[in-house]
Amino acid sequence: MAAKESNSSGAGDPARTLELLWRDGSAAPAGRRGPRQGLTVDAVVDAALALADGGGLDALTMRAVAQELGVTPMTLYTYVPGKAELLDLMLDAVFLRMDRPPFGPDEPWRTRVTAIADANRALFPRHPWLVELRIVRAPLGPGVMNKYEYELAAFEGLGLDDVARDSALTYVLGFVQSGARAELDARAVERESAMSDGEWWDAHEPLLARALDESRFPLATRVGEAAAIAYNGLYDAAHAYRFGLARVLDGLAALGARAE
Amino acid sequence: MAAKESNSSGAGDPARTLELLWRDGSAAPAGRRGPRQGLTVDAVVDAALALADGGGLDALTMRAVAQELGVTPMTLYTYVPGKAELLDLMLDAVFLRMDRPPFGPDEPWRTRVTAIADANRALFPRHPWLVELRIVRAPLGPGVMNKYEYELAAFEGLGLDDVARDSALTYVLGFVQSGARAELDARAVERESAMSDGEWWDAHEPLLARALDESRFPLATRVGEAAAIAYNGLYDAAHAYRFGLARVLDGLAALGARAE
DNA sequence: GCTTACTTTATACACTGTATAGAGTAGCCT
DNA sequence: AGGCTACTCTATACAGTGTATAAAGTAAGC
Repeated sequence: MAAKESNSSGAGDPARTLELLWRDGSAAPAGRRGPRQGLTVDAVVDAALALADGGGLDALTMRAVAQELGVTPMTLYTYVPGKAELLDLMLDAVFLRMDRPPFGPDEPWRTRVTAIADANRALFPRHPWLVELRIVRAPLGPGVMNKYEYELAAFEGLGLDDVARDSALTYVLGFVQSGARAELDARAVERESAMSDGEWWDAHEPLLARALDESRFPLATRVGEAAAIAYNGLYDAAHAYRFGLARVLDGLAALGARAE
Repeated sequence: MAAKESNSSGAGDPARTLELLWRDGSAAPAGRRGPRQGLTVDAVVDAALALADGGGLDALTMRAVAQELGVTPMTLYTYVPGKAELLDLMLDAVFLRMDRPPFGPDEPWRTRVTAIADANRALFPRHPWLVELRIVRAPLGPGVMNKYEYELAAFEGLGLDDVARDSALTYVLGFVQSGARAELDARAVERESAMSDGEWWDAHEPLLARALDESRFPLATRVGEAAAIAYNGLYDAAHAYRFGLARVLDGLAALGARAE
Protein backbone atom coordinates (compact mmCIF):
# COMPACT_ATOMS: atom_id res chain seq x y z
CA MET A 1 0.00 0.00 0.00
CA ALA A 2 1.46 3.32 -1.04
CA ALA A 3 1.66 6.43 1.10
CA LYS A 4 -0.85 8.88 -0.38
CA GLU A 5 -0.77 11.21 2.62
CA SER A 6 -4.56 11.33 2.80
CA ASN A 7 -4.91 12.47 6.41
CA SER A 8 -8.25 10.84 6.53
CA SER A 9 -9.79 8.85 9.28
CA GLY A 10 -11.87 5.73 9.23
CA ALA A 11 -9.61 3.43 7.23
CA GLY A 12 -8.06 0.15 8.21
CA ASP A 13 -9.31 -2.95 9.93
CA PRO A 14 -12.44 -2.13 11.98
CA ALA A 15 -11.90 -4.72 14.68
CA ARG A 16 -8.35 -3.63 15.43
CA THR A 17 -9.29 0.06 15.39
CA LEU A 18 -12.23 -0.40 17.72
CA GLU A 19 -10.14 -2.50 20.06
CA LEU A 20 -7.63 0.32 20.27
CA LEU A 21 -10.31 2.98 20.74
CA TRP A 22 -11.87 1.19 23.67
CA ARG A 23 -8.59 -0.13 25.02
CA ASP A 24 -8.03 -0.57 28.70
CA GLY A 25 -5.07 1.37 29.96
CA SER A 26 -4.82 -1.24 32.69
CA ALA A 27 -4.12 -4.09 30.25
CA ALA A 28 -1.78 -6.59 31.91
CA PRO A 29 -0.04 -8.17 28.94
CA ALA A 30 0.63 -11.44 30.79
CA GLY A 31 2.03 -14.44 29.02
CA ARG A 32 3.29 -12.88 25.81
CA ARG A 33 6.47 -14.19 24.32
CA GLY A 34 9.31 -12.03 23.20
CA PRO A 35 10.54 -8.82 24.77
CA ARG A 36 8.01 -6.72 26.63
CA GLN A 37 6.93 -3.59 24.76
CA GLY A 38 8.80 -0.52 25.86
CA LEU A 39 5.97 1.88 25.12
CA THR A 40 2.19 2.04 25.27
CA VAL A 41 -0.45 3.09 22.80
CA ASP A 42 -1.22 6.04 25.04
CA ALA A 43 2.38 7.18 24.90
CA VAL A 44 2.32 7.04 21.11
CA VAL A 45 -0.95 8.95 20.94
CA ASP A 46 0.27 11.57 23.39
CA ALA A 47 3.50 12.10 21.50
CA ALA A 48 1.56 12.42 18.26
CA LEU A 49 -0.81 14.91 19.86
CA ALA A 50 2.04 17.03 21.15
CA LEU A 51 3.56 17.22 17.70
CA ALA A 52 0.33 17.97 15.86
CA ASP A 53 -0.82 20.48 18.46
CA GLY A 54 2.44 22.31 18.05
CA GLY A 55 2.96 22.21 14.32
CA GLY A 56 -0.15 20.85 12.61
CA LEU A 57 -0.32 17.75 10.48
CA ASP A 58 2.85 18.76 8.66
CA ALA A 59 4.76 18.20 11.87
CA LEU A 60 3.05 14.88 12.49
CA THR A 61 5.27 12.39 10.72
CA MET A 62 5.85 8.86 11.84
CA ARG A 63 9.55 9.63 11.95
CA ALA A 64 9.00 12.60 14.27
CA VAL A 65 6.75 10.62 16.61
CA ALA A 66 9.34 7.87 16.75
CA GLN A 67 12.14 10.29 17.49
CA GLU A 68 10.07 11.88 20.24
CA LEU A 69 9.72 8.47 21.84
CA GLY A 70 13.32 7.41 21.27
CA VAL A 71 12.59 4.55 18.91
CA THR A 72 12.93 3.98 15.19
CA PRO A 73 9.98 4.77 12.94
CA MET A 74 8.93 1.21 12.23
CA THR A 75 8.59 0.45 15.91
CA LEU A 76 5.40 2.49 15.99
CA TYR A 77 3.74 -0.06 13.77
CA THR A 78 3.68 -2.59 16.57
CA TYR A 79 1.48 -0.23 18.57
CA VAL A 80 -0.71 1.21 15.85
CA PRO A 81 -1.60 -0.25 12.45
CA GLY A 82 -0.76 2.95 10.58
CA LYS A 83 -1.06 6.69 10.50
CA ALA A 84 -4.78 6.72 9.68
CA GLU A 85 -5.59 4.76 12.84
CA LEU A 86 -3.28 6.98 14.85
CA LEU A 87 -5.31 9.98 13.70
CA ASP A 88 -8.49 8.20 14.77
CA LEU A 89 -7.03 7.66 18.21
CA MET A 90 -5.89 11.26 18.48
CA LEU A 91 -9.30 12.57 17.50
CA ASP A 92 -11.15 10.40 19.97
CA ALA A 93 -8.68 11.31 22.72
CA VAL A 94 -9.24 15.03 22.16
CA PHE A 95 -13.00 14.60 22.22
CA LEU A 96 -12.82 12.46 25.33
CA ARG A 97 -10.90 15.12 27.23
CA MET A 98 -13.37 17.90 26.48
CA ASP A 99 -15.10 19.47 29.43
CA ARG A 100 -18.82 18.67 29.58
CA PRO A 101 -20.43 20.67 32.37
CA PRO A 102 -24.00 19.49 32.92
CA PHE A 103 -26.75 21.70 31.53
CA GLY A 104 -29.05 23.33 34.03
CA PRO A 105 -32.59 21.96 33.70
CA ASP A 106 -34.16 25.30 32.82
CA GLU A 107 -31.23 26.78 30.98
CA PRO A 108 -32.64 28.15 27.69
CA TRP A 109 -31.60 26.29 24.56
CA ARG A 110 -29.84 29.35 23.15
CA THR A 111 -27.48 29.34 26.09
CA ARG A 112 -26.84 25.63 25.75
CA VAL A 113 -26.26 25.69 22.00
CA THR A 114 -24.00 28.70 22.39
CA ALA A 115 -22.07 26.77 25.00
CA ILE A 116 -21.41 23.78 22.75
CA ALA A 117 -20.51 26.07 19.84
CA ASP A 118 -18.03 27.92 22.05
CA ALA A 119 -16.60 24.67 23.37
CA ASN A 120 -16.04 23.36 19.88
CA ARG A 121 -14.54 26.63 18.75
CA ALA A 122 -12.14 26.52 21.68
CA LEU A 123 -10.82 23.19 20.45
CA PHE A 124 -9.18 24.61 17.36
CA PRO A 125 -6.57 27.00 18.75
CA ARG A 126 -5.29 24.17 20.92
CA HIS A 127 -5.49 21.53 18.18
CA PRO A 128 -5.04 23.30 14.86
CA TRP A 129 -4.75 20.00 13.01
CA LEU A 130 -8.47 19.42 13.60
CA VAL A 131 -9.27 21.64 10.64
CA GLU A 132 -6.88 19.76 8.38
CA LEU A 133 -8.41 16.39 9.14
CA ARG A 134 -11.12 14.82 7.05
CA ILE A 135 -13.57 13.65 9.67
CA VAL A 136 -15.72 11.10 7.93
CA ARG A 137 -17.00 7.95 9.52
CA ALA A 138 -15.90 9.29 12.88
CA PRO A 139 -14.14 6.66 14.95
CA LEU A 140 -16.85 5.41 17.30
CA GLY A 141 -14.73 5.52 20.42
CA PRO A 142 -15.63 6.77 23.88
CA GLY A 143 -14.74 10.37 23.04
CA VAL A 144 -16.93 10.57 19.97
CA MET A 145 -19.86 8.88 21.68
CA ASN A 146 -19.76 11.00 24.83
CA LYS A 147 -19.46 14.16 22.79
CA TYR A 148 -22.40 13.27 20.57
CA GLU A 149 -24.56 12.34 23.55
CA TYR A 150 -23.74 15.58 25.33
CA GLU A 151 -24.20 17.87 22.37
CA LEU A 152 -27.52 16.39 21.36
CA ALA A 153 -28.82 17.27 24.81
CA ALA A 154 -28.17 20.95 24.11
CA PHE A 155 -31.13 21.01 21.75
CA GLU A 156 -33.63 19.81 24.35
CA GLY A 157 -36.64 22.08 24.49
CA LEU A 158 -36.41 23.35 20.93
CA GLY A 159 -39.20 21.03 19.89
CA LEU A 160 -37.24 19.11 17.27
CA ASP A 161 -37.77 15.49 16.34
CA ASP A 162 -34.78 13.16 16.38
CA VAL A 163 -33.81 13.59 12.74
CA ALA A 164 -34.03 17.39 12.92
CA ARG A 165 -32.00 17.33 16.10
CA ASP A 166 -29.16 15.49 14.40
CA SER A 167 -29.37 17.87 11.44
CA ALA A 168 -29.30 20.88 13.73
CA LEU A 169 -26.21 19.62 15.52
CA THR A 170 -24.46 18.88 12.24
CA TYR A 171 -25.37 22.37 11.09
CA VAL A 172 -23.99 24.08 14.19
CA LEU A 173 -20.77 22.06 14.19
CA GLY A 174 -20.31 22.71 10.49
CA PHE A 175 -20.61 26.42 11.06
CA VAL A 176 -18.06 26.39 13.86
CA GLN A 177 -15.58 24.26 11.95
CA SER A 178 -15.94 26.38 8.85
CA GLY A 179 -15.11 29.56 10.73
CA ALA A 180 -12.24 27.95 12.59
CA ARG A 181 -10.77 26.72 9.35
CA ALA A 182 -10.92 30.18 7.83
CA GLU A 183 -9.26 31.65 10.87
CA LEU A 184 -6.47 29.11 11.05
CA ASP A 185 -5.90 29.28 7.30
CA ALA A 186 -5.53 33.04 7.56
CA ARG A 187 -3.11 32.71 10.43
CA ALA A 188 -1.09 30.03 8.64
CA VAL A 189 -0.76 32.19 5.56
CA GLU A 190 0.39 35.12 7.67
CA ARG A 191 3.02 32.89 9.23
CA GLU A 192 4.20 31.19 6.05
CA SER A 193 4.32 34.35 4.00
CA ALA A 194 5.94 36.26 6.86
CA MET A 195 3.60 39.07 5.87
CA SER A 196 0.61 40.40 7.79
CA ASP A 197 -2.63 41.09 6.00
CA GLY A 198 -1.83 44.77 6.21
CA GLU A 199 1.57 44.35 4.61
CA TRP A 200 0.08 42.15 1.92
CA TRP A 201 -2.51 44.75 1.16
CA ASP A 202 0.04 47.55 1.09
CA ALA A 203 2.05 45.54 -1.42
CA HIS A 204 -0.94 44.88 -3.66
CA GLU A 205 -2.95 48.04 -3.48
CA PRO A 206 -0.73 50.23 -5.68
CA LEU A 207 -0.93 47.61 -8.40
CA LEU A 208 -4.65 47.10 -8.18
CA ALA A 209 -5.95 49.89 -10.35
CA ARG A 210 -7.77 47.43 -12.58
CA ALA A 211 -9.25 45.34 -9.78
CA LEU A 212 -10.46 48.29 -7.78
CA ASP A 213 -12.13 50.09 -10.64
CA GLU A 214 -15.13 51.77 -9.07
CA SER A 215 -17.04 52.10 -12.30
CA ARG A 216 -16.68 48.41 -13.15
CA PHE A 217 -17.16 47.12 -9.61
CA PRO A 218 -19.14 49.75 -7.70
CA LEU A 219 -20.58 47.43 -5.04
CA ALA A 220 -17.41 45.41 -4.56
CA THR A 221 -15.17 48.41 -4.06
CA ARG A 222 -17.59 50.18 -1.73
CA VAL A 223 -18.50 47.17 0.40
CA GLY A 224 -14.96 45.83 0.39
CA GLU A 225 -13.62 49.07 1.71
CA ALA A 226 -16.30 49.39 4.37
CA ALA A 227 -15.59 45.84 5.53
CA ALA A 228 -11.83 46.37 5.55
CA ILE A 229 -12.26 49.42 7.77
CA ALA A 230 -14.74 47.72 10.09
CA TYR A 231 -12.64 44.56 10.44
CA ASN A 232 -9.42 46.50 10.67
CA GLY A 233 -7.99 44.16 8.05
CA LEU A 234 -9.02 41.65 5.43
CA TYR A 235 -10.74 39.20 7.70
CA ASP A 236 -11.94 39.34 11.27
CA ALA A 237 -12.57 35.84 12.57
CA ALA A 238 -14.12 36.92 15.86
CA HIS A 239 -16.54 39.17 14.05
CA ALA A 240 -17.48 36.43 11.59
CA TYR A 241 -18.14 34.06 14.49
CA ARG A 242 -20.35 36.49 16.39
CA PHE A 243 -22.27 37.40 13.27
CA GLY A 244 -22.65 33.80 12.14
CA LEU A 245 -23.64 32.35 15.48
CA ALA A 246 -26.40 34.92 15.89
CA ARG A 247 -27.68 33.94 12.43
CA VAL A 248 -27.46 30.24 13.30
CA LEU A 249 -29.46 30.69 16.48
CA ASP A 250 -32.10 32.80 14.77
CA GLY A 251 -32.39 30.18 12.06
CA LEU A 252 -32.87 27.43 14.62
CA ALA A 253 -35.40 29.53 16.51
CA ALA A 254 -37.45 29.86 13.34
CA LEU A 255 -37.32 26.10 12.91
CA GLY A 256 -38.39 25.53 16.49
CA ALA A 257 -41.28 27.95 16.13
CA ARG A 258 -42.40 26.12 13.01
CA ALA A 259 -42.22 22.77 14.75
CA GLU A 260 -44.44 23.84 17.63
CA MET B 1 12.86 27.51 -0.79
CA ALA B 2 11.66 24.06 0.11
CA ALA B 3 8.53 22.39 -1.18
CA LYS B 4 6.17 22.26 1.81
CA GLU B 5 3.16 21.29 -0.30
CA SER B 6 0.98 23.91 1.31
CA ASN B 7 -1.67 24.21 -1.41
CA SER B 8 -2.28 27.72 -0.36
CA SER B 9 -2.92 30.72 -2.47
CA GLY B 10 -1.75 34.28 -2.16
CA ALA B 11 1.98 33.70 -1.99
CA GLY B 12 4.71 34.97 -4.27
CA ASP B 13 5.50 38.28 -5.84
CA PRO B 14 2.35 40.44 -5.98
CA ALA B 15 3.26 42.33 -9.15
CA ARG B 16 3.98 39.22 -11.18
CA THR B 17 0.86 37.47 -9.92
CA LEU B 18 -1.41 40.39 -10.68
CA GLU B 19 0.11 40.76 -14.12
CA LEU B 20 -0.73 37.14 -14.82
CA LEU B 21 -4.23 37.43 -13.42
CA TRP B 22 -5.11 40.39 -15.63
CA ARG B 23 -3.09 39.13 -18.60
CA ASP B 24 -4.21 39.79 -22.12
CA GLY B 25 -4.71 36.64 -24.14
CA SER B 26 -4.02 38.77 -27.19
CA ALA B 27 -0.49 39.65 -26.10
CA ALA B 28 1.74 39.96 -29.16
CA PRO B 29 5.14 39.05 -27.71
CA ALA B 30 6.97 41.20 -30.27
CA GLY B 31 10.64 41.84 -29.95
CA ARG B 32 11.64 39.21 -27.44
CA ARG B 33 14.97 37.53 -27.91
CA GLY B 34 15.50 33.83 -27.83
CA PRO B 35 13.14 31.12 -29.04
CA ARG B 36 9.46 31.91 -29.02
CA GLN B 37 7.52 30.19 -26.24
CA GLY B 38 5.82 27.04 -27.35
CA LEU B 39 2.98 27.32 -24.88
CA THR B 40 0.81 29.98 -23.24
CA VAL B 41 -0.17 30.67 -19.67
CA ASP B 42 -3.72 29.77 -20.60
CA ALA B 43 -2.59 26.38 -21.86
CA VAL B 44 -0.78 25.72 -18.60
CA VAL B 45 -3.79 26.78 -16.54
CA ASP B 46 -6.17 24.69 -18.64
CA ALA B 47 -3.99 21.61 -18.37
CA ALA B 48 -3.74 22.12 -14.62
CA LEU B 49 -7.51 22.53 -14.37
CA ALA B 50 -8.14 19.35 -16.33
CA LEU B 51 -5.89 17.40 -14.00
CA ALA B 52 -7.28 18.86 -10.78
CA ASP B 53 -10.88 18.59 -11.93
CA GLY B 54 -10.31 14.94 -12.67
CA GLY B 55 -8.27 13.84 -9.72
CA GLY B 56 -8.11 16.60 -7.13
CA LEU B 57 -5.00 18.32 -5.89
CA ASP B 58 -3.25 14.98 -5.54
CA ALA B 59 -3.32 14.65 -9.30
CA LEU B 60 -2.09 18.19 -9.79
CA THR B 61 1.67 17.84 -9.81
CA MET B 62 3.99 19.97 -11.82
CA ARG B 63 5.32 16.84 -13.45
CA ALA B 64 1.86 15.77 -14.54
CA VAL B 65 1.01 19.19 -15.96
CA ALA B 66 4.29 19.17 -17.87
CA GLN B 67 3.67 15.72 -19.27
CA GLU B 68 0.18 16.72 -20.34
CA LEU B 69 1.73 19.56 -22.33
CA GLY B 70 4.64 17.56 -23.68
CA VAL B 71 7.39 19.50 -21.93
CA THR B 72 9.70 18.85 -19.04
CA PRO B 73 8.61 19.95 -15.57
CA MET B 74 10.94 22.91 -15.25
CA THR B 75 9.61 24.44 -18.45
CA LEU B 76 6.44 25.39 -16.61
CA TYR B 77 8.44 27.77 -14.48
CA THR B 78 8.93 30.09 -17.44
CA TYR B 79 5.17 30.55 -17.62
CA VAL B 80 4.24 30.59 -13.97
CA PRO B 81 6.39 31.46 -10.96
CA GLY B 82 5.39 28.36 -9.01
CA LYS B 83 2.58 26.09 -7.97
CA ALA B 84 0.99 28.61 -5.59
CA GLU B 85 0.55 31.14 -8.36
CA LEU B 86 -0.78 28.45 -10.66
CA LEU B 87 -3.46 27.70 -8.09
CA ASP B 88 -4.33 31.40 -7.95
CA LEU B 89 -4.76 31.45 -11.71
CA MET B 90 -6.89 28.31 -11.66
CA LEU B 91 -9.14 29.71 -8.98
CA ASP B 92 -9.69 33.00 -10.74
CA ALA B 93 -10.33 31.21 -14.05
CA VAL B 94 -13.02 29.05 -12.48
CA PHE B 95 -14.70 32.07 -10.91
CA LEU B 96 -14.49 34.01 -14.16
CA ARG B 97 -16.29 31.28 -16.08
CA MET B 98 -19.24 31.10 -13.68
CA ASP B 99 -22.62 31.95 -15.10
CA ARG B 100 -24.02 35.20 -13.72
CA PRO B 101 -27.60 35.65 -14.94
CA PRO B 102 -28.84 39.14 -14.03
CA PHE B 103 -31.22 39.37 -11.10
CA GLY B 104 -34.74 40.50 -11.83
CA PRO B 105 -35.43 43.88 -10.21
CA ASP B 106 -38.24 42.64 -8.01
CA GLU B 107 -36.94 39.15 -7.44
CA PRO B 108 -37.16 38.52 -3.68
CA TRP B 109 -33.84 38.32 -1.85
CA ARG B 110 -34.48 34.75 -0.77
CA THR B 111 -34.60 33.68 -4.39
CA ARG B 112 -31.42 35.60 -5.20
CA VAL B 113 -29.45 34.32 -2.23
CA THR B 114 -30.64 30.79 -2.92
CA ALA B 115 -29.42 31.22 -6.49
CA ILE B 116 -25.91 32.24 -5.50
CA ALA B 117 -25.76 29.47 -2.90
CA ASP B 118 -26.82 26.93 -5.54
CA ALA B 119 -24.33 28.32 -8.04
CA ASN B 120 -21.49 28.02 -5.57
CA ARG B 121 -22.55 24.55 -4.57
CA ALA B 122 -22.58 23.52 -8.22
CA LEU B 123 -18.91 24.48 -8.49
CA PHE B 124 -17.69 21.71 -6.26
CA PRO B 125 -18.70 18.55 -8.12
CA ARG B 126 -16.97 19.94 -11.19
CA HIS B 127 -13.92 21.22 -9.32
CA PRO B 128 -13.46 19.02 -6.29
CA TRP B 129 -10.06 20.57 -5.55
CA LEU B 130 -11.85 23.77 -4.48
CA VAL B 131 -12.50 22.25 -1.07
CA GLU B 132 -8.87 21.27 -0.62
CA LEU B 133 -7.58 24.75 -1.31
CA ARG B 134 -6.91 27.29 1.38
CA ILE B 135 -8.54 30.40 -0.01
CA VAL B 136 -7.03 33.26 1.91
CA ARG B 137 -6.15 36.59 0.41
CA ALA B 138 -8.09 35.63 -2.68
CA PRO B 139 -6.24 36.54 -5.87
CA LEU B 140 -7.80 39.82 -6.93
CA GLY B 141 -8.21 38.89 -10.55
CA PRO B 142 -11.17 39.47 -12.86
CA GLY B 143 -12.92 36.30 -11.76
CA VAL B 144 -12.79 37.08 -8.06
CA MET B 145 -13.87 40.69 -8.56
CA ASN B 146 -16.80 39.91 -10.85
CA LYS B 147 -17.98 37.16 -8.55
CA TYR B 148 -17.86 39.39 -5.47
CA GLU B 149 -19.66 42.21 -7.26
CA TYR B 150 -22.39 39.87 -8.46
CA GLU B 151 -22.93 38.06 -5.21
CA LEU B 152 -23.12 41.22 -3.13
CA ALA B 153 -26.01 42.31 -5.32
CA ALA B 154 -28.01 39.28 -4.22
CA PHE B 155 -28.51 40.85 -0.80
CA GLU B 156 -30.13 44.01 -2.15
CA GLY B 157 -33.40 44.70 -0.41
CA LEU B 158 -32.56 42.94 2.82
CA GLY B 159 -31.88 46.24 4.51
CA LEU B 160 -28.27 45.54 5.44
CA ASP B 161 -25.51 48.09 5.69
CA ASP B 162 -22.29 47.49 3.78
CA VAL B 163 -20.43 45.73 6.57
CA ALA B 164 -23.36 43.43 7.35
CA ARG B 165 -23.71 42.69 3.65
CA ASP B 166 -20.14 41.49 3.44
CA SER B 167 -20.60 39.44 6.60
CA ALA B 168 -23.78 37.90 5.25
CA LEU B 169 -22.09 36.89 2.02
CA THR B 170 -19.13 35.39 3.88
CA TYR B 171 -21.60 33.52 6.05
CA VAL B 172 -23.53 32.07 3.12
CA LEU B 173 -20.40 31.06 1.21
CA GLY B 174 -18.93 29.50 4.32
CA PHE B 175 -22.02 27.42 4.78
CA VAL B 176 -21.96 26.20 1.20
CA GLN B 177 -18.27 25.39 1.26
CA SER B 178 -18.56 23.59 4.56
CA GLY B 179 -21.29 21.30 3.24
CA ALA B 180 -19.49 20.69 -0.02
CA ARG B 181 -16.36 19.74 1.82
CA ALA B 182 -18.22 17.24 3.97
CA GLU B 183 -19.83 15.73 0.90
CA LEU B 184 -16.62 15.43 -1.08
CA ASP B 185 -14.73 14.09 1.92
CA ALA B 186 -17.37 11.42 2.34
CA ARG B 187 -17.19 10.49 -1.31
CA ALA B 188 -13.40 10.42 -1.29
CA VAL B 189 -13.37 8.09 1.69
CA GLU B 190 -15.83 5.78 -0.02
CA ARG B 191 -13.57 5.70 -3.04
CA GLU B 192 -10.28 5.28 -1.21
CA SER B 193 -11.55 2.67 1.20
CA ALA B 194 -13.39 0.87 -1.59
CA MET B 195 -16.18 0.48 0.92
CA SER B 196 -19.58 2.16 0.90
CA ASP B 197 -20.95 3.68 4.08
CA GLY B 198 -23.29 0.73 4.30
CA GLU B 199 -20.49 -1.82 4.05
CA TRP B 200 -18.45 0.14 6.57
CA TRP B 201 -21.33 0.11 8.97
CA ASP B 202 -21.99 -3.60 8.48
CA ALA B 203 -18.33 -4.25 9.28
CA HIS B 204 -18.40 -2.15 12.44
CA GLU B 205 -21.83 -2.73 13.88
CA PRO B 206 -21.27 -6.26 15.22
CA LEU B 207 -18.21 -4.98 17.10
CA LEU B 208 -19.88 -1.92 18.50
CA ALA B 209 -21.60 -3.27 21.57
CA ARG B 210 -19.72 -0.85 23.81
CA ALA B 211 -20.27 2.22 21.63
CA LEU B 212 -23.93 1.59 21.09
CA ASP B 213 -24.79 0.96 24.70
CA GLU B 214 -28.28 2.38 25.09
CA SER B 215 -28.03 2.83 28.81
CA ARG B 216 -24.80 4.82 28.59
CA PHE B 217 -25.74 6.80 25.48
CA PRO B 218 -29.54 6.91 25.31
CA LEU B 219 -29.82 10.04 23.18
CA ALA B 220 -26.92 9.21 20.88
CA THR B 221 -28.16 5.72 20.06
CA ARG B 222 -31.77 6.82 19.56
CA VAL B 223 -31.03 9.91 17.48
CA GLY B 224 -28.21 8.23 15.57
CA GLU B 225 -30.46 5.41 14.53
CA ALA B 226 -33.31 7.74 13.53
CA ALA B 227 -30.91 9.80 11.43
CA ALA B 228 -29.34 6.76 9.80
CA ILE B 229 -32.78 5.54 8.77
CA ALA B 230 -33.90 8.95 7.52
CA TYR B 231 -30.69 9.57 5.58
CA ASN B 232 -30.52 6.01 4.35
CA GLY B 233 -26.86 5.98 5.41
CA LEU B 234 -24.43 7.79 7.63
CA TYR B 235 -24.57 11.14 5.92
CA ASP B 236 -26.93 12.72 3.42
CA ALA B 237 -25.34 15.76 1.86
CA ALA B 238 -28.41 16.88 -0.04
CA HIS B 239 -30.46 16.75 3.12
CA ALA B 240 -27.86 18.69 5.06
CA TYR B 241 -27.80 21.34 2.37
CA ARG B 242 -31.57 21.75 2.25
CA PHE B 243 -31.81 21.86 6.02
CA GLY B 244 -28.91 24.26 6.40
CA LEU B 245 -29.90 26.64 3.64
CA ALA B 246 -33.38 27.02 5.11
CA ARG B 247 -31.75 27.85 8.46
CA VAL B 248 -29.36 30.33 6.81
CA LEU B 249 -32.19 32.16 5.08
CA ASP B 250 -34.30 32.29 8.23
CA GLY B 251 -31.33 33.66 10.12
CA LEU B 252 -30.77 36.36 7.55
CA ALA B 253 -34.45 37.21 7.54
CA ALA B 254 -34.31 37.78 11.27
CA LEU B 255 -31.33 40.07 10.77
CA GLY B 256 -33.11 42.01 8.05
CA ALA B 257 -36.19 42.40 10.22
CA ARG B 258 -34.04 43.74 13.03
CA ALA B 259 -32.32 46.22 10.73
CA GLU B 260 -35.56 47.69 9.48
C1' DG C 1 17.96 -25.95 25.02
C1' DC C 2 15.12 -25.66 21.14
C1' DT C 3 11.09 -23.73 19.08
C1' DT C 4 8.36 -19.98 18.45
C1' DA C 5 6.13 -15.65 18.97
C1' DC C 6 7.18 -11.22 19.45
C1' DT C 7 9.75 -6.44 19.34
C1' DT C 8 12.77 -3.64 17.20
C1' DT C 9 15.84 -2.13 13.52
C1' DA C 10 17.80 -1.20 8.71
C1' DT C 11 17.07 -0.61 4.17
C1' DA C 12 14.43 0.53 0.15
C1' DC C 13 10.79 2.59 -2.99
C1' DA C 14 8.25 5.93 -5.58
C1' DC C 15 6.86 10.50 -5.31
C1' DT C 16 6.80 15.82 -4.27
C1' DG C 17 8.25 21.14 -5.63
C1' DT C 18 11.83 23.51 -7.25
C1' DA C 19 17.13 25.28 -6.94
C1' DT C 20 20.81 25.10 -9.83
C1' DA C 21 23.49 24.67 -13.85
C1' DG C 22 23.87 23.97 -18.52
C1' DA C 23 22.48 23.66 -23.57
C1' DG C 24 20.32 25.55 -27.37
C1' DT C 25 17.96 29.55 -30.02
C1' DA C 26 17.16 33.95 -32.06
C1' DG C 27 16.69 39.11 -31.97
C1' DC C 28 19.64 43.29 -31.76
C1' DC C 29 23.84 46.12 -32.43
C1' DT C 30 28.19 47.00 -34.49
C1' DA D 1 28.60 38.79 -40.73
C1' DG D 2 29.51 37.96 -36.03
C1' DG D 3 29.13 38.52 -31.29
C1' DC D 4 26.42 39.73 -27.25
C1' DT D 5 22.63 38.82 -24.71
C1' DA D 6 18.15 37.65 -23.25
C1' DC D 7 15.48 34.00 -23.41
C1' DT D 8 13.47 28.94 -23.51
C1' DC D 9 13.98 24.55 -22.34
C1' DT D 10 16.34 20.41 -20.19
C1' DA D 11 18.91 17.41 -16.80
C1' DT D 12 20.16 16.57 -12.39
C1' DA D 13 19.81 16.83 -7.48
C1' DC D 14 17.89 17.36 -2.70
C1' DA D 15 15.36 16.47 1.44
C1' DG D 16 11.28 14.67 2.80
C1' DT D 17 6.82 11.27 3.10
C1' DG D 18 4.39 6.39 4.78
C1' DT D 19 5.32 1.92 5.04
C1' DA D 20 6.72 -2.98 2.72
C1' DT D 21 10.14 -6.13 3.46
C1' DA D 22 13.64 -8.64 5.62
C1' DA D 23 16.72 -9.32 9.19
C1' DA D 24 18.36 -9.24 14.02
C1' DG D 25 17.59 -9.66 18.81
C1' DT D 26 14.79 -11.37 23.02
C1' DA D 27 12.25 -14.16 26.11
C1' DA D 28 8.35 -17.45 27.27
C1' DG D 29 6.82 -22.40 26.96
C1' DC D 30 7.74 -27.16 25.97
